[in-house]
Amino acid sequence: MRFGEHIRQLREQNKLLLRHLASELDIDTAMMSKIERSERKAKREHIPQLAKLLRASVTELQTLYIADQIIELLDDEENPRAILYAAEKEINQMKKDS
Amino acid sequence: MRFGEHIRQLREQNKLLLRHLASELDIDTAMMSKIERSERKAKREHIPQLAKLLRASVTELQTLYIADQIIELLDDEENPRAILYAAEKEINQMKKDS
DNA sequence: CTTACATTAGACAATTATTGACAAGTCAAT
DNA sequence: ATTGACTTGTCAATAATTGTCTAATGTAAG
Repeated sequence: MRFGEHIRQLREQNKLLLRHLASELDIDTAMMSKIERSERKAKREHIPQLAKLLRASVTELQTLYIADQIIELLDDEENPRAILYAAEKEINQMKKDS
Repeated sequence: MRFGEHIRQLREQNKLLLRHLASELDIDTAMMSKIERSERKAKREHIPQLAKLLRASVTELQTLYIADQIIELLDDEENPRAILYAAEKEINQMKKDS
């Protein structure tokens, strides 16, 4: 589930309209629509606001938010699994160092 | 191993100087230095040139290149493993759809 | 059908991030 | 002290992203 998709799902569950979220984030509804369709990215500082409005966990949204950007990177790549694996290896390495 | 680190290693193995690579990529040596220290990103189109100069596999370098950007994303995050896992789940999902 | 409201599309402007050059600096070897 | 390799900091140019506005499309109710 992409970040935007998830936001939309929560929004509908909460019976809110795009303009409700948009006004809270102080952007116009067109922009909000784009965010939900992953055509644009929300700003990081939007996440806590969204979490509150949608009664969702900030951590969960943040996780999805970054995961989404990873997807974006991998999307047009030949072998996304191999790349992810390389990244994972490096993350593990980092842990060791710190 | 980060992308830049790897480039540096290969460069030293091949007994080349920063300015050799730099001139080939048509950037200055300061820039090349930054690339090797992951302070700046190489351009995508630099990769084939680097692969040739360093007698390395284009695919390998490309993998590392994107993995590096993932690292970058995760680097200041609370729980990188969870995020990677979420991304992986979504990648698998994508495969199903296509 | 037509009105009213929600959402989406596209073009452009504003903002922010990235790339790269340049000049000055460190460091090691001689 | 000089030279050569590399690094650092600052700033301008460029590129990418975010956002707005207007018009279009969809959709449900009367």
